[in-house]
Amino acid sequence: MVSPQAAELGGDAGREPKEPTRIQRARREEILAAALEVFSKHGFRGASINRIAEMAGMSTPRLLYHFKDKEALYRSLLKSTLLLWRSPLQELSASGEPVEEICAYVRRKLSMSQRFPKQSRLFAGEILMGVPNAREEVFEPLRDTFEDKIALITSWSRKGHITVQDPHHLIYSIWATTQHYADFEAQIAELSPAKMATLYQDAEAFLIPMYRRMLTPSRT
Amino acid sequence: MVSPQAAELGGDAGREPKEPTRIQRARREEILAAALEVFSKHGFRGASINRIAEMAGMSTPRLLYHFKDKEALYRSLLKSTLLLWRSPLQELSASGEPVEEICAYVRRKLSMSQRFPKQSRLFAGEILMGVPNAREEVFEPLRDTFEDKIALITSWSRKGHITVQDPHHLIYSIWATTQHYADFEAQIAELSPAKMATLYQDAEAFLIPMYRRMLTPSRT
DNA sequence: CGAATATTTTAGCGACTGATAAAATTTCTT
DNA sequence: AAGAAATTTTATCAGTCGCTAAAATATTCG
Repeated sequence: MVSPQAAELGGDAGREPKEPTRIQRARREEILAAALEVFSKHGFRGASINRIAEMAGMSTPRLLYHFKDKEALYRSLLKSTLLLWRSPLQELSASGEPVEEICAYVRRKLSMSQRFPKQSRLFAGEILMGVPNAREEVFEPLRDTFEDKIALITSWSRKGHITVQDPHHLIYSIWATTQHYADFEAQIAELSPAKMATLYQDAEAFLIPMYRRMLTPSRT
Repeated sequence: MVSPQAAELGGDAGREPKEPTRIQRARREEILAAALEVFSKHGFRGASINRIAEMAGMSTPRLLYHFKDKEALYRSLLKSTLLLWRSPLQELSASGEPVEEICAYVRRKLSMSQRFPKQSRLFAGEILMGVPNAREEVFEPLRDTFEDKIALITSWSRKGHITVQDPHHLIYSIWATTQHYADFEAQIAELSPAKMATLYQDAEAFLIPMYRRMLTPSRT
């Protein structure tokens, strides 16, 4: 038999998930790498599993043996990307100095855009299209962390350690300004090609003082 | 004959463009409205002209009579969207008070996200995918305005009217923070649904003081 | 009106899409 | 080595894709 096993591999609703074989792990990694390439460039609907399979150096049925269908592959990729994407926020700690903690978070987030631009675009594309795939599954892991850190920033604000108009919009602005460099890279390259060499360096030199000045309570 | 005329309609490289008929104007508007809907939701590759035709209430060949092919339709939509998108920046005037001029620009840009979220997403999607369609055609109208305003901000900075680390990154940060509310609306709705009612109001209350504080020269 | 032109409908094309069945092969286990 | 299980290949499917030719209809204009 072939179909039942394939079903086990792709989905996660299977009765007995069965630990993956050495070959399965290797093939799935190859496929996911190719899938990141293609999905991040064309979006879910614009990408084809044929192309992904070709990029991974295998036939389409072979790909579909390891992932039950296109959506399962996409979801798997999206899920792991979200965990990567969440990690810088998770490190935001209550123990440090508030202004510097947030500045350090901005640096980590900016570094993620620089190191993982494709993952940034994959995620941005999914949100841009209105999250048609696995709405809950995608945001459920992020929601708790998000609310947790909102509460942390609120408590800092209440104690007067930082000046913040609205923690939600603070985080959104950090996401926006940092991810912009990965998501809109094509535009930046088109409008200011000369600045590409030191882009992330300059971005940090711009953003950190901006947030430091904004967050530091004025000593009156 | 049908094909030659159709070719004239869709493209703009035709020898004699011929002014559009009353019917042509009406149909093209209907088609463009439907195209905005579908392209902004699925991107160029993910959208199908069949769906656009269906949404516009017409058959696919009828649509293709008014636009020579899928790409011509997309380009036409993208082109008009860019003009709309450029307008708030064009209004940035050398005659006003620098800090307030930039704050007014932020308000205009934010208002664009609120009033034209689909156009924002259409444009964001194109850039996200690396601008595979009509790279020059899309950015050519924007480049001049962009460089013009960069020069204006630089001159303000030189005169000491505003504090700005880097005009390029200032504009990018404005684009990022304002467009974020349209482009990532699905994420915001998922993470802080309670804040949706007053989203753009709160965004303005957050962003304007942020840029005002950042740009206002410290009086030492 | 009637001729010329513009528009729409009908029918259908080859290419590609995601996916499956089943045979052939490789790998693992004993 | 032999049998069982996992993996891969081959062949193929129905559905949708963008697009076109040509006939039929509607509109414009002398």
